[in-house]
Amino acid sequence: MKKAYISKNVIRRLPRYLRKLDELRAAGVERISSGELGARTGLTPSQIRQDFSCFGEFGQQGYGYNVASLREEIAHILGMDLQRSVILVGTGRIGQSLIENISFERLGCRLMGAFDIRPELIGTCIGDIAVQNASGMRNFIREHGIDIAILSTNRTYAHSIAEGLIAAGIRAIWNFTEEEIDPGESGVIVESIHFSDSLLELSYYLSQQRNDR
Amino acid sequence: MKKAYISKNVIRRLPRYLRKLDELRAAGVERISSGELGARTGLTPSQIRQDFSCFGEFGQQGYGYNVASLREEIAHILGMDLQRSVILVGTGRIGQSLIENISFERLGCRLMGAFDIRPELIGTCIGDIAVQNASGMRNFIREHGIDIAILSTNRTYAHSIAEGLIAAGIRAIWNFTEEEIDPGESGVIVESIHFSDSLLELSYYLSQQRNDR
DNA sequence: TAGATTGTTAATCGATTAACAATC
DNA sequence: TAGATTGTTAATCGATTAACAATC
Repeated sequence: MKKAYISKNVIRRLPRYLRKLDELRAAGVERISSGELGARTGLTPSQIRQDFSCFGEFGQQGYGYNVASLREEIAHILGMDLQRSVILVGTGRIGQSLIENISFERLGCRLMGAFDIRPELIGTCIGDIAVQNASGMRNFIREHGIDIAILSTNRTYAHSIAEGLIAAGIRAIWNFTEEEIDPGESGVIVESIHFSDSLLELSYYLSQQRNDR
Repeated sequence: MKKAYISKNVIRRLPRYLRKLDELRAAGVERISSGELGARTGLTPSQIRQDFSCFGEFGQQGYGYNVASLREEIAHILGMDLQRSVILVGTGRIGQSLIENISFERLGCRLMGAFDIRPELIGTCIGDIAVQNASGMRNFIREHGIDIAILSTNRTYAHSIAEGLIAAGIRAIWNFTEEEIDPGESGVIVESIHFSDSLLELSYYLSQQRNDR
């Protein structure tokens, strides 16, 4: 029975299921039970079945789940078949490394443009796209109906540029700056990766380790 | 009253409190109540007081919390005063951008070395440290008592290198590869940043947006 | 002193786990 | 058919919120 609201915890687990299923598929495994998937992910079979049942009935009693079709169901739930258009805003080393390392196509995204304010970077290429002057960003977003902006500028500009993106009608911001981006009433989705938060968490657990000084 | 076990949710909020407190301090604010901090973070005052009370009594009735001293308490809880030693393993663009963008000193870490297997990178400089041949990594970790390895290699090598790090006695791995690193029985702490998981979460919420196709 | 705000206990809410009938 | 495993309901556990006495 499909649910209306799905909790953040469930959504956070979906990409992990997807990765595991990709692995299984690559290894030639055709079917998997919640029990085995649980053993491989460290989750309980109950939780896995609960998670899936939020979205529909993907399994078969006595059999389990078909790896390939479950994989497709999850990919669909995550919107991977919707061909999102993406721009890169801020083409410093973080931005470049993201473009280089993430296979956007595989995730259902297409990189459409890259923007910067530094004259020396404008015109240079990142992957197979040329960096444009940020002054043209607003029009570009409107004309191409850009869905997602990767925000990887210097943190000094983060807020003003985010405002500009929202005003231009962007639908989501993938934020790599240390600043907190507030979408206000716009309904824009903000997903942040705060490197230092992650390192500090690690630091905490390190100080809890038995053999710590 | 201090608690023995602190939940992951609480720990995840601490760096956010820290950032907010740094902002307040920079803005010259001396004291803050849980109510106001709640308004600024989007959390409830209750939750904030509960979180802090896991670690001790940092406030004063009728007054609230002193910004500077609360900031120091949280920094201490997070182990930011312990001067962790860090190495970079894999010096491609991600690795480089991390070194360039994260102020390790401010987070209580010191970058001690960088390693790669690609001959053309060995000897080049990242920030102010020279890239060394990965063959010397094990000894380096032992000699310098390295705490944390930033794993930013090609995903192909992720597992074998992680094994090497663990065998060499590393205490924590900050994982930027798409692979899941399993510490086994070693007690090594693994904190992963999976870029694509984050983008897929964003993609899900995008597909739930009212005005989505 | 009076007002404000904490730390903590109790109540509520939500998420995870267990159990089991349904069924492949 | 018998065994396996689902989807779902109920039970448990944990986290968040509310309430309030203590006290600055």
